[in-house]
Amino acid sequence: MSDKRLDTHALWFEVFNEIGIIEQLSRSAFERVMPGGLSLAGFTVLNHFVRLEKTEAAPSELASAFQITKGAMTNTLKRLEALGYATVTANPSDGRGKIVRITSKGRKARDKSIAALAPQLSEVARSLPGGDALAALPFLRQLRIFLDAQRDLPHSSGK
Amino acid sequence: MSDKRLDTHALWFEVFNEIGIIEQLSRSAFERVMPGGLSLAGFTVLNHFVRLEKTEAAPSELASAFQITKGAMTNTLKRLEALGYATVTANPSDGRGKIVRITSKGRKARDKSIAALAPQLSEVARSLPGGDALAALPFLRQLRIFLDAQRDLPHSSGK
DNA sequence: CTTTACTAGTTTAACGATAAACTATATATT
DNA sequence: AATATATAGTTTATCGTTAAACTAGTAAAG
Repeated sequence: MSDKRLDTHALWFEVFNEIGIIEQLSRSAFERVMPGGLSLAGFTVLNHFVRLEKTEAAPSELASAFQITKGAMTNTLKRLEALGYATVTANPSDGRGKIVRITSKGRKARDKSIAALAPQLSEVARSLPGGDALAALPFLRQLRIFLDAQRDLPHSSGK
Repeated sequence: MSDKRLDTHALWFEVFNEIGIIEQLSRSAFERVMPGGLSLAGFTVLNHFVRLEKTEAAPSELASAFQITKGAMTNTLKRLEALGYATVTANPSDGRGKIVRITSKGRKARDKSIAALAPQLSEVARSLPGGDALAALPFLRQLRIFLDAQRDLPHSSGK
């Protein structure tokens, strides 16, 4: 029984370990092909606007959508603004808030990124059984949801 | 058929997305409970020595074991050395190389980390079906191996 | 009103990581 | 032996991230 617990821990440890390595390798692979000085973080924001057909979003809204801190989003938005891919203006109806909008240049950059990513994704899809990915997805979602819930227990973060 | 490709890409995209979020949340959760100024990166090195019952390792060996660059390992080893958890000495039989060794203090810190991590892992194991993790593991391994192989194709990295 | 929370965003310091340039040593080739 | 190539590790610049302290505006309680 003590052995069983150790085995379970070792199993979960390996899961987190593999996930950590995959994250590093995939981000590095993504950013290698991304055009226009776009990082994965920046692309994610642009893609969010297009995918959800949004024209506006608050920085805090974006931060919580991607599970990063407000400070990290401030940084990403500054870069997107400098590249001309997004605008950040004051929110007229709330003196504290700001409004983020994607520009047409940002939209084009996002489309180019998608196009650049496609061969990479095709290569993955060609080499690995998609059924396994489909089967793993619910597990990954569950794990992400669990960790997110755990995080909110100890201290209240910037949600 | 075009739709099928799009769906496959969307599937894989979501897999990478979930993995990215899990990585962030789990590292943050791990480091919150790690004692003695130990980061996940440092712990991983110490744990490597204990798990594999090694007494010595080369920095480059550790870097490739964890799939990080040599520069990143230089940084991690400096911190471990500063904390007294590892020693880094010249390799007498190869003037270029160095030898990393875990100290008894490092071993104790590793054991304390394992103990601190245990409740966290138990909580995960209690809340999520271990069978799903076990089922997902081969997929994660396969994906990691694929990405690692892809990386070595374009330019030769510091392997 | 006024004080007291709360919320939105920014800033700073620290960390882990990459990529690329660099130093120094080892090994192969010729 | 001399030259060329490969390997081990470090350094520098850059990036994304967290945590925590901070500013400023909003909302609630008294």
